[in-house]
Amino acid sequence: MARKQGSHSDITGPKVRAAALRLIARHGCAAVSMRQIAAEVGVQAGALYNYTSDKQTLLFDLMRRHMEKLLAAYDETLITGTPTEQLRAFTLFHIRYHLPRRDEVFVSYMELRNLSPENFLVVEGLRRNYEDALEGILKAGEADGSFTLPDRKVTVLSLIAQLTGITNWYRDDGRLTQEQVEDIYCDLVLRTVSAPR
Amino acid sequence: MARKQGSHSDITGPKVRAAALRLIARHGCAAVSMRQIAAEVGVQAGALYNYTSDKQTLLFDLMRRHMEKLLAAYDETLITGTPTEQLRAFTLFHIRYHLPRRDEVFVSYMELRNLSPENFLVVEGLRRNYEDALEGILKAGEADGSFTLPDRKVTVLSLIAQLTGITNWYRDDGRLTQEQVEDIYCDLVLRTVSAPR
DNA sequence: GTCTATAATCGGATAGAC
DNA sequence: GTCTATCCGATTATAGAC
Repeated sequence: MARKQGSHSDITGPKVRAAALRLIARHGCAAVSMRQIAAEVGVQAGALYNYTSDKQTLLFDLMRRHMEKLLAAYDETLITGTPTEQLRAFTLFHIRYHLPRRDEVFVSYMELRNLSPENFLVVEGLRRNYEDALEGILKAGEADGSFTLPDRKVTVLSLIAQLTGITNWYRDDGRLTQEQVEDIYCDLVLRTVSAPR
Repeated sequence: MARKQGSHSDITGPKVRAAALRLIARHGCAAVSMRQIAAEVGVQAGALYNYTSDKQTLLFDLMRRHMEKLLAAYDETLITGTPTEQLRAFTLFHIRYHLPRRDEVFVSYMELRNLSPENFLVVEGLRRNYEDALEGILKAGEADGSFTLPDRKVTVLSLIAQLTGITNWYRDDGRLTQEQVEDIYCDLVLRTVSAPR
């Protein structure tokens, strides 16, 4: 079990981010020490500085990577058809992407306040891109008469809050399967964009 | 400006909680030191321990008080009429109570993970009481046919996430007044409980 | 009730050996 | 690339004077 010295750049880098993400999601950035992260990875604290210039940058990397991977995954998802079909596809994508990534979701939202102003703007910009994607779908639906909205931008924020909130309570061994939750939210989302009778 | 020694129990206690709330909301519990809180109040760090046995208890007090005051305020609010009228009253109450208390909302949600297991159960129980109030309204609406819901409990969580999310983006000097936001959300909430055409 | 002083520990980050 | 050792400052909480 003795740990050898040597080169493990390719594997240690991801392990550092994984450990940091898990610990920060659990306890908060300020509550987690570099020593704890190092222990989780299986190295000494000093070794972490081969992978990040400091703790702030490590946190920023976690958040920036999460948002960039989210946007990349969204771009690879086919969102086609009528606005109603697109909105349903967006809803399913959002749930399926976020539910297995609760630590990323929690950290990316919760630790925004601990970013430097420049880093905050970067993450904020990426988040805005994602909101714009949903806004585009709503706009198309308003244009062709599929959707009637009280306010498009507020509806975007409301829908995302509603959907992301699932990560706070869903349990694999809970009352509902993920598929059932998806169906319920597709229903709720479509109601939101339909004018009341 | 010299600060005198003396008795200020009645006034210092609330000042400690106010300072702690503001700082913890801004930076997170672990990132805020007792010295910073004391400095904000205008006393030395040691004096804080006349008002709390330790940092954990101070945090817990903030969260418990917030939830208890929320429930007390809700109990004093007249929620009457048809289920639709009750749901509208709940929506307005929720927005109007939470929007001026963003620090409380943020801390009570964000710092749950930093509570001891016993303290967590207390806060969780209070939060549950509030959710039950909304569930009661939805149940009444289902019973008399006003509402049609895919799943009552999921709808409760979805509505609260949707409404509480307002605290993350609303700005007094923004595009919309609070009154306009209230109208928009009353509309969105009522759509959620109405079966699609 | 508040102050000053202090105990005991832990924090981020760096230097140099291997 | 990792380790050990270390600098130096900050942390919570307590003790005793006033």
